[in-house]
Amino acid sequence: TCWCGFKMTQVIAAMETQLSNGPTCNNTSNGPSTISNNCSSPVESGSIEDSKTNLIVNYLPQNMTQEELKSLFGSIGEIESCKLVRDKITGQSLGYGFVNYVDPKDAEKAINTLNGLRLQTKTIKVSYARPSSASIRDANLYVSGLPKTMTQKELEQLFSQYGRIITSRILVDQVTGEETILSRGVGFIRFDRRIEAEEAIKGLNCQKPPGATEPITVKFANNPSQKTSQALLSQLYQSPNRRYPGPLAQQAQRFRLDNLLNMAYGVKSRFSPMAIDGVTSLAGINIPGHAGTGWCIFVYNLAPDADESILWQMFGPFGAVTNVKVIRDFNTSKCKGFGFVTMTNYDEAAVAIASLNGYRLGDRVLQVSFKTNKTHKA
DNA sequence: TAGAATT
Repeated sequence: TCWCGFKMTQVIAAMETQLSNGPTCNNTSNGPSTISNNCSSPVESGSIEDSKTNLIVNYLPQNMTQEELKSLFGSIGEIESCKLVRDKITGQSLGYGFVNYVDPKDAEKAINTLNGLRLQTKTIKVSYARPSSASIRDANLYVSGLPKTMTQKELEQLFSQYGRIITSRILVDQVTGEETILSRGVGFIRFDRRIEAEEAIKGLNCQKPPGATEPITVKFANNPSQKTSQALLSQLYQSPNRRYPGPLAQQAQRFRLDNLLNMAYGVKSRFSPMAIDGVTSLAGINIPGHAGTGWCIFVYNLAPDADESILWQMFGPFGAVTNVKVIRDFNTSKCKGFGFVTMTNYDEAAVAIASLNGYRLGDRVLQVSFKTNKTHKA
């Protein structure tokens, strides 16, 4: 199994960064080998009414559904519409979507609170959507032959003379620890408009950047390769220690999923013949927290001002979260001290519980467990 | 020498 050597303190350290600093613009965890920027996309002047309410959400986890997207962003305010963009043929998520709020204030709040949120292996980006038009399509360039010493900033400086850069990225070899990032000498530049990209090709393809010994190649990028369901599965379930980048722990607690599954239900793993879809096929066994649509987790000792966003921030990094709910007093709207989180996969829920139970949030120590029948219904 | 940024 690949579920060995899981470093618990690493998870907590990474999470604390997120909780204390709030959402950031750091996208380094989107893919094992990339660095990228996170240029916001300011609203274009004189555009349609949606310009202050419509958001584009990038770097979504591959398995996140439109309903989960709506659930996440609906925790901010009323949503007018929500769309996850999918491949027309396979139906696979393309990893981005749109959320249009009723109130521009909620759109702004969503950018402030959800941009930079870590969900599984991704750090989502939330920004205003530009008005859809043909001129902004096919504006992405693939650049190769870059000097290995060239930084992302230098790359942007080189290309910015041709137009407004929406995103830039230099691919890097896998990061070991927090240092030593080695450029692969290739990257991407997305311009605001296709004509800008065309001009950049004319001006920079086969040219040597300042100080470089070799010319670079600049061309339109191909579409991202489709992944097979097999590859998606392995991305989801392999190498868990890659999923929580952060400082290496000196005294790492070790967590073994198989042990926990064995202790709990006597099953070897989610792929055991006994467990077609996790452990739900274990007929006749009363399984705590299992609500049919996922695993309901009880979170106790939340502060009165706790909101849904804190639950997304805490549980999102551990796997697929489909819903969060803070239980509030009807009159005061203050949190009554507890809430619920629904996670799709048992193993991810188990890791989240093992990691977050006893976690100190502010001056409170959380109690986190599978929801039992005697507690409040979600 | 390959990322899921325009519904």
